[in-house]
Amino acid sequence: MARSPKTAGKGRKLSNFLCFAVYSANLAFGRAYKPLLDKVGLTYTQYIALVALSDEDEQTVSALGEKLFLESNTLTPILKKLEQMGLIKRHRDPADERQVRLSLTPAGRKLIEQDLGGSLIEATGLGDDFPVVQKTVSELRDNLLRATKADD
Amino acid sequence: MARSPKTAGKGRKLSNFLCFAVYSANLAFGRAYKPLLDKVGLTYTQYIALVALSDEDEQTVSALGEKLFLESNTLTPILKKLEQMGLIKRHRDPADERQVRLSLTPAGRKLIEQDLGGSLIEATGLGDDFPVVQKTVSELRDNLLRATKADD
DNA sequence: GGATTATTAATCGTATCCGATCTAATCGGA
DNA sequence: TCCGATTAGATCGGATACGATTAATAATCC
Repeated sequence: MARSPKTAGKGRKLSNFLCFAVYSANLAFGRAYKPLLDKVGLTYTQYIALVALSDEDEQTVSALGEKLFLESNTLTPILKKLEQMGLIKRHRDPADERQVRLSLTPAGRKLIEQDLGGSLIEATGLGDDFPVVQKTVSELRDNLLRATKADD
Repeated sequence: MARSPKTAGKGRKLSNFLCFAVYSANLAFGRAYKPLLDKVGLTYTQYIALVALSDEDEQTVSALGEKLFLESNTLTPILKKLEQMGLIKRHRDPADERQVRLSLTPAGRKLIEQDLGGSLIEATGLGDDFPVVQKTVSELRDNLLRATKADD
């Protein structure tokens, strides 16, 4: 794993792994959001997917997958669940039957408007650094994805 | 989700969610490490667990869980797999039969010594900011966990 | 225009995560 | 000492992730 150059050598502690910091921060977010999402009966991933769908109507599964960095093997079950909950609609595109178009139902849109978890900004303890951290972590992600893609 | 105060209001795009940045950065790390870990037949989580175990001998499952922010429901299957691969040993503590003690085998230690993924530091594209990001993300995690624990 | 190739979702198997529950072992107080 | 409470792992069911494969539809090429 990516260790700080500073600590290369003997100390192979978890605290020296950036990947572990990200891994565990992700776990922490999942737990922080859980009480909020439980109220509306959604999981973390389901909510993220719903937010991504609220961005634009009639997206395809692949288009959604690009935003979430996921593919149909992961998304299909989630989307079926969201449809079953009455939050989204799924239908084959008549112009290209291979594609499935996705759109929020009024119920789905209403849920998104609630803006759950805005309150959690406080809990991050980041204050004014919030946007900076967000940007840094996003760039980290993009760099890793680029590097991974590169040596295919 | 935690949006930047700056962007509160209309724009509910994924890029405004810190949790999504962390979520997707974690996915990206998993993919970046995959080719390296495939070589030794380990998964991301299994490797993290092994690193945590290399830190100290004869840890209990709970102690390991505290480091990884995981519990026995998640760890037990992983530890059984690692034992089955001959990388760790599991045995009940004679002094307290409720506890299971964990230790690396020579094979497990040898694998850790290889220091896989040190090469990935480059791919993060962080340069000198590496330690700063690591620290920031770790603190973010700790703040979230603390805030979550607080309202139990 | 018919065969080949490519694309899009869906399906399947494996490995996490997590809440809830269970069992065995230990502890503590009357 | 005896019994209820606590603790440590393990088990189970539901929900992600992901590689590999498949089925259906579209595009392409000769």
